[in-house]
Amino acid sequence: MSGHRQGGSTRARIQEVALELFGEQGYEKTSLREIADRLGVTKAALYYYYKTKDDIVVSCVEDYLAELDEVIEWGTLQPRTDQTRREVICRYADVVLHRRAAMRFFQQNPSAERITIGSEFKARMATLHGLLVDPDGPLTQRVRALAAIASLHLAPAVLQHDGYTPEQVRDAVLSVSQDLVAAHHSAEPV
Amino acid sequence: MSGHRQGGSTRARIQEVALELFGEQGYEKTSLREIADRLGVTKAALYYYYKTKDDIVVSCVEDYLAELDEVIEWGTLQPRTDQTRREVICRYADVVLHRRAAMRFFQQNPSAERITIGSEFKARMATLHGLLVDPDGPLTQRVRALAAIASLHLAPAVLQHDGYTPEQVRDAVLSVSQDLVAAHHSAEPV
DNA sequence: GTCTATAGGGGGATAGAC
DNA sequence: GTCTATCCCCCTATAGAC
Repeated sequence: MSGHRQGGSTRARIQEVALELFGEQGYEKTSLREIADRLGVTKAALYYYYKTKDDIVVSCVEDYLAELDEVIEWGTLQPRTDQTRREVICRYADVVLHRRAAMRFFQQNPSAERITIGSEFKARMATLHGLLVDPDGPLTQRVRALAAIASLHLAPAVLQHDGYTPEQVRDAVLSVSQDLVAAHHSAEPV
Repeated sequence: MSGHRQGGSTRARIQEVALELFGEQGYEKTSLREIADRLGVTKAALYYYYKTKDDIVVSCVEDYLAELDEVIEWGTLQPRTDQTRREVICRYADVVLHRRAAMRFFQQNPSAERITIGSEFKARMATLHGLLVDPDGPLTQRVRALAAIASLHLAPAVLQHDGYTPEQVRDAVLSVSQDLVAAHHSAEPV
């Protein structure tokens, strides 16, 4: 019954719009004025919900990081088998495809390290990568795991607009990524 | 014999420092004052060599784009064989490893699209990707080519600091990338 | 070629009215 | 909760002296 049209909290709408703009234009390039304008409020209103611009971005991605942590925790508790790695890829794919806006933010803002939150993302990626390789495995295995993660990050954004359905893209990138983390190589087959 | 210590043109030194800072902190976050300070000159001096901040970044990456175009042109003139694709990967790897600073810039500034130059990079990547897949090939092939390119971009930055030599990283990423663009799959072997 | 000085604008953030 | 008004800072870019 208050002035605004939406029962949904303003706080959530700020997150939504901010994450979208940060993903489109980059964090530095996006001003609080742009966010406020798109919401139909003033800059000052944002400061009722968040102390700083950084606080906004942190609140936007913390849910995503929590989901990511679940995948990592699960993977850590499993035996280090190929089957586990395939399943880790699958679960991480679900997170990536579910939290598209957050993923886009991290892709568009690699120097988010300076916003504190980026270094957390980087650390998660390192842990995830560690789950997909053997501690004393060859360098090519590390590269393949890197390629698998990168594919999950990039493929949906790059290939979605080529006339494929989200499901087709999902299946293809899953297939390729799982292939990359399985312990086979073209040379010297068992 | 003039005031500064270096015979090398100031113009080149600006490019060097600017590209380094743009790669470390991002384009938006880096001010002309930082660049000038690191060079030991004032902001105004930069404007003697470049009309705008955008001009600086364009001049920084145009050589890289030219090298990239050579690879693409060569690839376009070759028959569409696996051997050609392996060679394209190899040549592109040389460019990427040779122009580390420029690569880092594009990785750190995805929203450089707004600086005009980023969309050129994006277009080159699309063309390069097109050289590595069959026009009517399966989606998995497109994903694999994407993974190959992404590996070349990321692996040197991510794995260099793990105690491997640049040559080891180069060989490993080349091996994996070439594997990804060759027309074999684990399922249904010929 | 490089400087000082400054214009002109936009940014994040705060105070206090309503 | 949201507003108006404002502070202070730093930015890009320019003008003109040296």
